[in-house]
Amino acid sequence: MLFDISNPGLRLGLGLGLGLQDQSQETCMKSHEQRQKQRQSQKKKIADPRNKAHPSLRLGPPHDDANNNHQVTKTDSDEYFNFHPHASPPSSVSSFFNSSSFIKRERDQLAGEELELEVEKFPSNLRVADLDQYGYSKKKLRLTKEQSAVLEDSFKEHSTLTLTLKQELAKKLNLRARQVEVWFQNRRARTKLKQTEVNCELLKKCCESLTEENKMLQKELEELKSMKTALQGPLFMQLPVATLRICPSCERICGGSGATTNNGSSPTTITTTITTLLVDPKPPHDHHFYKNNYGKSFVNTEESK
DNA sequence: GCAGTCAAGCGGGCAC
DNA sequence: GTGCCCGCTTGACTGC
Repeated sequence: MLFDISNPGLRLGLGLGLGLQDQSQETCMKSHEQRQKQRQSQKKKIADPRNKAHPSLRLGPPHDDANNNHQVTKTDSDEYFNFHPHASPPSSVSSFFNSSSFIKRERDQLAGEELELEVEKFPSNLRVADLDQYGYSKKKLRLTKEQSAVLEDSFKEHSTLTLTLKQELAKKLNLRARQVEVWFQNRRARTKLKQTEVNCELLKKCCESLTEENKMLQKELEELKSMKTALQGPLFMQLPVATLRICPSCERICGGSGATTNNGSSPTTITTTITTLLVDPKPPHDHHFYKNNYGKSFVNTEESK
């Protein structure tokens, strides 16, 4: 039985000796559920001490879809890396063992990319740390700058992969199709995360702006309230009459000299205007009314429409 | 030592 | 049923 370990540089397949023939073909036909069941049964098998009896290991090179078909023994690894200077050490070996995910995803098998690693050479409880003694590095894959650049360029053109493009990139970069696929998935996730952060910043700024505006409006409200109080109290009587006038458009009292109405008739009496102001305390529709007193605290409602 | 980055695994959902 | 994508997570690696 063959298991593929995701590894661009060194392909490991685990032969678990489950008595199944041509698993890669067979697995193609299995559903997720079936595959999961298979995984679990395979895990059980691995954990079974009886399977420790004949550990064996065989390493294969990265046989990307087009040209990596031969298998090498683990002693070939150095030669392999010499031959493939960009090849990375078995990146997924650690995850593979540490997470107990002894079963390579069938997806890779579907792509016909499985590598063979006959697990019989390993004890069933093998851990990453133990791999060194078998001559395996537990280093993680890092794509080279060249590989990343090509993938980035491709991503800029299309953020999603077509089958053809995936295979082309895999061949070009000496990676497996699955690795190209994963890179695009992670790249999309990073893009989305960045966008989320940008949106978050925008919302923060918006929130701050609204808070500030709210403060200003609260302040203006307080000022209006205090002004209203002043007009009701004795202080009002001390205001110079000349500073009060009627707004021409709304016929309400305002500060400033002169007193006219919007229709040119005689000025409204202060008492009636005050009554109007108190009964209908809504702010004047045209804020030029208070502009001189409060500056830009008031927005001209005519302009803001 | 620790936080950040990134390749990769896993499970679930969806479209065909 | 299959393949693809996404969200979440893990673990190796890196820079401080």
